[in-house]
Amino acid sequence: MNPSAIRIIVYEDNPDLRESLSVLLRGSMGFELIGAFVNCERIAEQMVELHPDVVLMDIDMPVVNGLKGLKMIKQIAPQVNVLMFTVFEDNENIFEAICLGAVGYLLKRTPPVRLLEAINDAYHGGAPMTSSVARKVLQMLPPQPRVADNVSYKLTERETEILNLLVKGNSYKMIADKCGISMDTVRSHIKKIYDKLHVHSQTEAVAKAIHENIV
Amino acid sequence: MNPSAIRIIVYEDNPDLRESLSVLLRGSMGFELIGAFVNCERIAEQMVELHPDVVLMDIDMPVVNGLKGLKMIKQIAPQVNVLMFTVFEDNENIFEAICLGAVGYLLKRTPPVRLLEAINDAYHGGAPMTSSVARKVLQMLPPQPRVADNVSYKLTERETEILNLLVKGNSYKMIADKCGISMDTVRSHIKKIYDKLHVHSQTEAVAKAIHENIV
DNA sequence: CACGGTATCACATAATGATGTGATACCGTG
DNA sequence: CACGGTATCACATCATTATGTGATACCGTG
Repeated sequence: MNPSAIRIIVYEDNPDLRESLSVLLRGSMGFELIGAFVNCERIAEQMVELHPDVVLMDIDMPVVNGLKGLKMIKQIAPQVNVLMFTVFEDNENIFEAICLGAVGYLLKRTPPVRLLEAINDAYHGGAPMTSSVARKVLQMLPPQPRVADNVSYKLTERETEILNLLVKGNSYKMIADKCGISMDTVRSHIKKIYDKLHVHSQTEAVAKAIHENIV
Repeated sequence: MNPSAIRIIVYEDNPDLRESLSVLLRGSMGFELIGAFVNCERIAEQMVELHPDVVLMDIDMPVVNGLKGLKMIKQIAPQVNVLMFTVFEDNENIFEAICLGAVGYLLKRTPPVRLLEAINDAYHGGAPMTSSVARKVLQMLPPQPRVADNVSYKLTERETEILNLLVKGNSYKMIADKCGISMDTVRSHIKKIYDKLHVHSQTEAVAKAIHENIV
C-alpha cells in the first residue's frame, strides 16, 4: 500500500466497467484502489473501515442506487469526495447529486486520462465536471442573484440598515441603541419604511424584506 | 475565411499573451480569429460588425474591464458565448461573471490544447471551467433546498397553521377570526410557538419561519 | 383509568409597537 | 439661496403584543 496515493473506492454494477476501472487505477501512479463494489449495500461499513479519499459512484445500480449511496456517505463520512460517474446526463440526477454534496459529475465516456485527472482534482479540492454538466449547474443558479433589491423600494441607507436590524429580531429599543439614536427616531424611520413597502406591521415588513430584499 | 470555423474575438491587454493566442487560434483548424483587442472600449460596434461565436475575455484590463465588457456583450448580443480568461481565481470575480452570463471561466495557465477544447465546448453549449472554479460555483448554490422544515421544531398542526398566518402579516385578532377561536387561544398557541422556536417576538418567529420552515 | 399532549378559553399586567403632528438641522441641486 | 430629501428628536395616544397563571375538555396510550 502506497501511503501517499489517493485512496479510491469504486461502486459500479457493470462487471466489465468495474474491471476496466480497477485495471486503470491499479496501473496508475499515485492512485490506490482500495475497493470496488457492485452496489452500496454495505457502504456504511466500507466507509469507516476503508476510509477512502475519493469515491467513484455509478448512479444506476440495483438495490441501492448511487444517489442513496451518496446520501449515506455524506451522513457517515462527509469529508469523502464523491464523484458521480454515469451514462446519464439528465438534469434531475445532476441536480440531486449536487444538492447532496457530490463534488463532481463525470460521464462514462470520459477518457481514462481525464478520469485520473478528475480524481486528482477532486482530491485536491476541485469539482471536476464536464462542460455540459457545468452548463446545467449554471442553469440551477438563481436567475439574477439579487442585484437590485431595496433599490426598487428606494429605501435610504439608514432605512435599509434599520430594516435589517428588524429582520434580525431587534426591538425598537435595541435598534436605537445599536444605531446610537433615540427610539423616536427609530419609530420615525420605521414608519417611513412601512410607507415605502406598503405594509402596516413589523411582521409584514420582515416577511417582505426577506422575500424581496436584502438579508 | 472559413465558413464552418468558430469565429472568435479576443480581448486581452497583454501584447505577448494576445499574440500567443492569435498564433494559437490562427494555427488551429476549425477556429477563426476575427479580432483581438486591447480593451473593450469599442466592444459594441465590434459585436455587431464581427458577430463572433465565442469571445475570450480577460478580466483585468485598463479603461473598460472584462466584467463591464461582458455586461455590454450581454446587452447587445446575448447569444455570444463569453469565456472569461484570467489569472485571478477569486470568488468575487467568478461570482460576478457567472451572474452576468459568462459561459465559462478559464485560468490563464490553461494549456493551449485545453483552451481550444474549451472554446469548442463553449460553442457547442457547454460551460467549460476548471475544476477549482466549478467548486466555487457549487458553493454559490443554495445549501440545501429545505427538506426537513417545521418537523425539527415539532410544531403541532395548529401551531404551524398559526405561524403561517403570522408570516402572512395577520394580527392576533385576524388569526382568531380566520381560525374561529378566541384571541386568548391564539396568544396561547403563539406563546408555545415561541417556546419551541426559542424566540421572543413575532418578528423573530417570522424570520426564523421563513428561513427554516414552511412558506 | 390515569396521564401526557393538544386545544381551548379567561383574566391581568407590563412592554412594545403603530400612528399623528410638529420641529430642527444638514446637504446637495438647481 | 430656497427647496426637497434625509436624519434627527419630542410628545401624545391608542392598539397590539408578550408573559403569567390557571382552568376545562378531548384524545390516545400504556
